[in-house]
Amino acid sequence: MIDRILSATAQVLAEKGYAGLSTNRVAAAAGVSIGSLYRYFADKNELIEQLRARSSADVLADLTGALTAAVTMPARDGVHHILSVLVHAVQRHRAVTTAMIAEAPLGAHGNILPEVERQLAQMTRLFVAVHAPGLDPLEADARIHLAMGVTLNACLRIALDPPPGVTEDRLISLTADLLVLGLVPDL
Amino acid sequence: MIDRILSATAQVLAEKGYAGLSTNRVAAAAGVSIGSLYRYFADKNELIEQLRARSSADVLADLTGALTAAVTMPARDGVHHILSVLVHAVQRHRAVTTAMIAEAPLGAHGNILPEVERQLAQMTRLFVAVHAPGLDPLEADARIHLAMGVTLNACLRIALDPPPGVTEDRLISLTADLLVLGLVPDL
Amino acid sequence: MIDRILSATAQVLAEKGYAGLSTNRVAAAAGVSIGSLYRYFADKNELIEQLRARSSADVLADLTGALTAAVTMPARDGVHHILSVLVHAVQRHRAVTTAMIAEAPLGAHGNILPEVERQLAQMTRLFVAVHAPGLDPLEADARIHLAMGVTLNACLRIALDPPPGVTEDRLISLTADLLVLGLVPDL
Amino acid sequence: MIDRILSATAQVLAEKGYAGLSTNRVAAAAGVSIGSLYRYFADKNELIEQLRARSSADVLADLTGALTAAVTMPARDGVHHILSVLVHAVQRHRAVTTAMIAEAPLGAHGNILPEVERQLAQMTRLFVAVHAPGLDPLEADARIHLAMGVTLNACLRIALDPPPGVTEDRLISLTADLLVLGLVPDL
DNA sequence: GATGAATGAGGTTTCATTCAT
DNA sequence: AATGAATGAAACCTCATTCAT
Repeated sequence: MIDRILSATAQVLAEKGYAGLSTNRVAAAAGVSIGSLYRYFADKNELIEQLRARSSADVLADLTGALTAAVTMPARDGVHHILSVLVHAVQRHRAVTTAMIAEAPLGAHGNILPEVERQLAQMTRLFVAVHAPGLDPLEADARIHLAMGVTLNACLRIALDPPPGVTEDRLISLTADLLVLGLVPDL
Repeated sequence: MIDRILSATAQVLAEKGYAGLSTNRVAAAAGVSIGSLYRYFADKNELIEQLRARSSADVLADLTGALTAAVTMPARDGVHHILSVLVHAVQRHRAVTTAMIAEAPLGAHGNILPEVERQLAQMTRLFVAVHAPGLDPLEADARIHLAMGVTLNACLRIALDPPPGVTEDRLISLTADLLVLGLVPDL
Repeated sequence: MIDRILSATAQVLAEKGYAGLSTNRVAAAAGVSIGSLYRYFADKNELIEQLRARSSADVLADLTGALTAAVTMPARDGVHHILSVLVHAVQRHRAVTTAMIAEAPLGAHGNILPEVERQLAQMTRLFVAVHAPGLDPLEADARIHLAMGVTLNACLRIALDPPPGVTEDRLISLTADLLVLGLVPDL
Repeated sequence: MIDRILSATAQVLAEKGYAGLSTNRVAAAAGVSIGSLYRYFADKNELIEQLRARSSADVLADLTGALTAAVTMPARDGVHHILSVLVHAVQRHRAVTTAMIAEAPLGAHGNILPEVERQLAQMTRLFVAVHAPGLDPLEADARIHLAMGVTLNACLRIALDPPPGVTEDRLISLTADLLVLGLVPDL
């Protein structure tokens, strides 16, 4: 039932946008009474939050796999792989991601994929520690913060609003180059 | 009158957030009747859209100045200058920008600063043409699209959600390095 | 408009009881849109509170007159007069009083007629000071507190739930006797 | 089971107040399914009514004892004893009584303690017949009706909302004096 | 008997928008 | 042009009650 309602939420989000997302509409779309919806979700916020969490968890699962695989690759290839996986994960959740990023009042729900950013940042810190051990920690943090922004933003752009005439892979490659250069300039 | 209403809109946005932005509240804050508000703005959407446009235009004015000045500088310095100006412009409009980015359903109003991105992209195309004349046009467009994402996202992050422990200037420098490297790798 | 809504509230209260008092019902009974109701009353509570206040003020007006008149009468006659006026005032507001006393969650709105009790208590304190100057103040307060209960309770019983076979006037007389005896035992 | 549910009702009433009293909450507090609650009580009203009846019966038991004891006492002492017992009984049921008097729509459930009033009235009639045999029956009824109001009201006031600075016993004494005077003026 | 998931009418409240003045 | 009282659709949410298991 919870799943049915969450899926209905995603569907309403896709069809009517965030502004058109009402609990009644969701209940109707789920073929469930409004009372039942409130049996499983304390309020509208929790509904949205859980949808976000579900998408986040799903993307996170992919990311974890990609990170594991990336460890054994040359740096640039690893970054490319991770980006590629992220782009596809975002595309798979296009409906939710679009609505949540492009339409939801972000302030209300924090960043869309905070867990993803956190995990990615952690892994990146490790990567930097290994490949550029001499880097000042503060400096490293600054670069990582920057890199996180670049990564997530690029993935979203590539997945949801790609420029015409270029392959997705080329865009990912460019981004990977940029990240490796930016993170470990002396490589 | 239009200006008074738009300023009131910005003020309400700053004080009550996007969720607290109601046409009646705006009219009251502007010292204008709600009827008058609807004489000048077809509906709430238009009100928001025009506020966005006004902020965008304001930032654009700064940007144009920065671009003009940047032309005569060494590439990296020019990029740094532009970023710096953008960061401060965003900070100056913090209230509106925050509310619009962090709270407004962006989908309803397109990107926050589309004119800024367009102008920046145009200028960047010129820059690339000069400094890397051999670059394939499609390839150039891909890089520029990527760079636009990096630039705007970085400026917003630096202006609105900076990481602790690093100076703003260091962040801008890092971003400038990244952009120059990414755009004209052979420099 | 405020008056129309308050009167409609009283009417709904009389017809449907406190439990049946909904803002929508009140608006409909007043021939007013629900939006208008909320223009004049912040919420349901304020609506009820203002109705109570209005009835209270009305009763209070009568009471003030009765107190003034009572001053020049012999004690027992004065008390009788006051009781009589109160009984009739309550009867005049039967609908509201009944609903508010018998049905409203009193806790939500304090005592029904706090202003009436306060004014009556004040006057009584004066009366006691004059007629029984030797009485210990604490003792006097206890008697007054008791007398207030007796007075209001008796008035409500006489007005709203009189026993059969006895005239209202007889009941009032009995109550007056009781009060005088109880308040100033040495008279 | 019935008892468990009624006790849970009292507990919820004490903790959440009348407005917070929902059948689901009661069932949960009783550790019973909502379905079971509805097997034993036709609807919410019956639940409340039976709780009232239970409290009433409990107070009644005390009252009966007090009346028996009072028979052998001098009039004033007997009245004092009865009042004292009532005050303490009300205090013992403070939670329920408060919620029912101060919050419940009384109209929905009649007077809080009708059985108590009835028994007390009966006993009082007897008392009056003995101590003032010459009194006209109608006149007697009027006095008794009045006395019932005074008695119950005073007990509630003393038990639940006593004035500061006076002992409970003093208040009871005053009330007893008043009642004896009022009922049998020629004593 | 017991369960508790499911129902849905109905409650309070907000707010974009209109229109008579 | 300006006003602002009035509107009413629609949002979120509660809770008494039912009924298949």
